[in-house]
Amino acid sequence: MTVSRVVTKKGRVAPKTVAKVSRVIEELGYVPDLNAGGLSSRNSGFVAVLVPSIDNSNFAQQARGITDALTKNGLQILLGSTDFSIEREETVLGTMLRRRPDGVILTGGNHTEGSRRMLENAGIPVVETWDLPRQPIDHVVGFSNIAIAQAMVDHLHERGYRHIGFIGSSSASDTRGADRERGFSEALRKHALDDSRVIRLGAPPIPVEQGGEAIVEMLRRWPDTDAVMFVSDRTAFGAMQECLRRGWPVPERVAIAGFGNFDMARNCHPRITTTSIDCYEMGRFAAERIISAGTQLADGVSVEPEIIMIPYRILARQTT
Amino acid sequence: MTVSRVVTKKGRVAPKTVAKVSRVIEELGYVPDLNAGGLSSRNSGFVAVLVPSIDNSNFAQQARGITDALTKNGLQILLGSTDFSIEREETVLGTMLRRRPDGVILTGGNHTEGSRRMLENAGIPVVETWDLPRQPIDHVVGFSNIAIAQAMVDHLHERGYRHIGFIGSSSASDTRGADRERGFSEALRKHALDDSRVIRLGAPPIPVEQGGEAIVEMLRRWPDTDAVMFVSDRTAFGAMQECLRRGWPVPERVAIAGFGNFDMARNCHPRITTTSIDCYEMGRFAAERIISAGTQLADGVSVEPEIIMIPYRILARQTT
DNA sequence: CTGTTAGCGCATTCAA
DNA sequence: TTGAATGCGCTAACAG
Repeated sequence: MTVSRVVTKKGRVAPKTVAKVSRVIEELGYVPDLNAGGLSSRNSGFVAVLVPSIDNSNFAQQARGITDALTKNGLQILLGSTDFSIEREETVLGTMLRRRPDGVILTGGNHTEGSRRMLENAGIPVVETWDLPRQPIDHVVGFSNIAIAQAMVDHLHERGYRHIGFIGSSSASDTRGADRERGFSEALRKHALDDSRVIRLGAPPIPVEQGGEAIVEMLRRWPDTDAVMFVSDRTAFGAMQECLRRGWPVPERVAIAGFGNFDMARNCHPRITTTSIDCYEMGRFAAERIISAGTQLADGVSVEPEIIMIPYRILARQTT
Repeated sequence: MTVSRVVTKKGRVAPKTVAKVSRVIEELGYVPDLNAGGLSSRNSGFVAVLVPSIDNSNFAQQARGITDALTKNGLQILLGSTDFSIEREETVLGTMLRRRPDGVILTGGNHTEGSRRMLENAGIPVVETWDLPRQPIDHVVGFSNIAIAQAMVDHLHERGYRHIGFIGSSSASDTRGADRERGFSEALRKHALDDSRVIRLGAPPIPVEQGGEAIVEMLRRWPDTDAVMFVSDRTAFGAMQECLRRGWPVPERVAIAGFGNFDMARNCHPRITTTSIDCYEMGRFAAERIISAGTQLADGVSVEPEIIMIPYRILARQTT
């Protein structure tokens, strides 16, 4: 027990004893076993994090924010990717729950019944991110994909564009993409404009080059299109490069707007107008929600689910 | 014990009993505790993976390859990032070893003494990736950063370029970048060309925009430079976009070559010549090395350290 | 401030 | 094919 106290820095130990124990720990190269510790103390020190894809700067930044906040509190991240599928999410979640995480951070507000049941049974804090679910499981740290898309349409409208198209994903697999499309439509109708120019490219992640093919198709079907919104900067980037290749001036022939403020959109020429949300902060807030809910639970306090809104910005740049 | 046999599918259980146990498991919503299982069986089911940055398509792909291979074998990934620092690597490694991983996958061949000692004491299989260390800790799944840079110089030479510069990172923190610079110099001297045109941009990750600033500086200091090699596609991309912005035709004014075959380099216009190694496969191989070493150890067989070379390719595209 | 007892949830080992 | 005893390494709870 004395060694345990020294290692975990919990409880009082005489400085002399601390020194002695520390010396022996050093001599022996002793490494405490957190799994065993967790078994005993009934908290594993893990937080499970599920993102659609790890190979995506936005989600990677979010994971960084989560990791930084967790590390400060002696917790570790258990990271898994769902490949943008709620069925895979259920599988991965099931695997992770065997690790008895102290909390779970999910992406989006759309989950299988199975996932919801497992989380219910687990009885641990849950945070949904990247969305504002109508029926939150527990806590939410997110934003409205509908509102953000509407804001982008307003920006385009303000810039004088009146024949606006949307290039997105197929909606079944990707509710966040579907919400952005919905925001697009609603905003256009608000402005009494035609909202029928929509091309859906299948399930994410959409390859960059498909953005190029899609804008060609868009301008073929609706030649008077003067602006196109994309579900992601990646597709917007692919589209703009294809325009360059074909000698179509951007934004003169067609304006382009993306989503997510990726490196490629920020640094290419011309720079792509996009939306920005602070993914790192979203991750940090989500992790902090888990941590404070955890300590409240440990103190026997009942925890009120919270909804934290992450602000977004429209970054008006050269392509609009 | 019978339940344990049903859950782990190890050992014989009568079909009737399996059915009965499975039904009760379902009814109860029982979730096995892998941490407790690992404590008992003395293998945690974790493999620790340390990458310089999670927000990097190459490392993310590698992590995907690792995860896929591990999942097939019932193992889980414990992912950590070192921020391109071997001191951070030591810290993160120390934290992860408290989880008693069954193996460790590292990036690069440069590690602190402390890290090497910890791994020694842990007595588990280790794989170093992304490099060919002179003194491997254990197994290696990598490639020569020197050779790959030399191959790129050869390509540029073949294309007729004779005044070639290199824009890289500051060498102390990034031995892989330093190796690429070394390959650059050696190859130039082999061709009896000047190897003094080098700009170093500090520790990775280098912001994309710095590539743009650096190429401007390069052409100011050495105006007759006709080709520039970059330590990464990200900087190469930033440089090319800056050229576009300034109306410098690429490759006519200056040729550009990158490293890593990132999305942005593959899809921009003109497409950037780069090198490609299959990071997903590198990850898969590394994980499989851990797995087979693990089973060999379990069988009491002694494991010979292996060195697996990952092939690389020069992707000659429009910027050279 | 330090130490004892007990048990966390499993799998190994051995017995039936 | 099933089950009983035991212990993995740690910490909660309590005693001294």
